[in-house]
Amino acid sequence: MDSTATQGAGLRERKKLATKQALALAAMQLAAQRGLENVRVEDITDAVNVSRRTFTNYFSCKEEAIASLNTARFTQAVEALRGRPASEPLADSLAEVFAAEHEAATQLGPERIAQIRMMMTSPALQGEALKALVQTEGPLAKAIAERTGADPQSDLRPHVLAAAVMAAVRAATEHWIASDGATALPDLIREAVRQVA
Amino acid sequence: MDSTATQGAGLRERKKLATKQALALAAMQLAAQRGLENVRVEDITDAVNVSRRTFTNYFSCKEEAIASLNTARFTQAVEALRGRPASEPLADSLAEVFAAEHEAATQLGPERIAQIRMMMTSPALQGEALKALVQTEGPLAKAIAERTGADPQSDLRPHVLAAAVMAAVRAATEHWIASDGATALPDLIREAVRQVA
DNA sequence: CGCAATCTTGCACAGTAGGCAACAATGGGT
DNA sequence: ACCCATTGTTGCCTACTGTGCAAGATTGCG
Repeated sequence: MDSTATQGAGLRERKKLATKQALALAAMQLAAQRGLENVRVEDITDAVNVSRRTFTNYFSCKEEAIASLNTARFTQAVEALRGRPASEPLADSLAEVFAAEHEAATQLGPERIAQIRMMMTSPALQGEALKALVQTEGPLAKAIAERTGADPQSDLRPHVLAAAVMAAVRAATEHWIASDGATALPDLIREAVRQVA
Repeated sequence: MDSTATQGAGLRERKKLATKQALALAAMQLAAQRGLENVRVEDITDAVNVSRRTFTNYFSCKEEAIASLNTARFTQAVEALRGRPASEPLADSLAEVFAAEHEAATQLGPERIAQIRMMMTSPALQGEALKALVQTEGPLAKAIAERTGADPQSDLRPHVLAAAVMAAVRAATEHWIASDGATALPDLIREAVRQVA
């Protein structure tokens, strides 16, 4: 399909990733334009030209497919944290990393905003979105522990901080949605993260 | 049925509450003993002697029914916060209220612990449990704002603090489950909440 | 007592989750 | 270059779920 594609592992792995991502993306787009309840998984699989059964091999429901996009984005943010200079205060690193992460997201136009709003509003999606958020707490805690030199096994402080940071990001996003963009989202996130870090 | 029952509003309201609670309780018990996936909603309604259709009038799925028990408990904790002396530092109030809340829970024996473990472990329940947690952030933020004298509309600090506290409680509980009860849960919660408050 | 409001129930039906087995694609060893 | 073990994909089938709708039962109030 694309000879210059992501040179991951074997062709097998790349193909899997590709269809998985395609499914997630199609799910999001369809849900954003016609509303989540008007999208059957068959609609999603039709858009990607795979069988309905294949969808269930990757995701247990449409909500999970959509939320998986968030997982990916947050994982990326955690990796960015590792790239930060160790000399920088931890609170600043965290604030900047997550602010930057959402900066890119909101600049991509109003359709992206509609997607975020849908994620926070639709009850069915909310649960899955939260699960996605919580999943990234583990890696984030690990990254934090590496910087502070704590033992992630016995010390619960990295975990608490990680959970609090993710919660702060979510609270800021909710406030931003509720206030309809009165303040820029990255600024809100910086402020919220600094409050807990 | 019970003339000395909870003197809420009318009989109508009390009956509704009763069946709703009975359904939630039955769902939890059945799930705890045979595993969530081996419980059909019909099993739950059979245990309470109502129709399957009535169940869906109250909950959209079994997971939500089970998680509703948490909602109730957390709401109670928030109310307890209002009963705390205003002179006490906010961090202490929060730590004590949530520690006390879980103290009662764990002293009720190992079956209760199994239930908590199930809540955190089962992916299907996790999402609903998180939604329940997030739902109580609103009231908690309001209660916090009343004590600090902030405006919950414009100021996002109460919301961030509320979200962080709930996240801390969850992180502490997860740590407690993972470490298999090495430290007492209330102590862990106090420590975690103090860290963010 | 009787009427209005509302809760419960049964029915119908589209949609979903997941086990199973056949089929196809991949990749490593020779 | 070929073959085989591994692993992804598909179709089929079935139990279960979520929800609209309308009839029946219960409650509350005048």
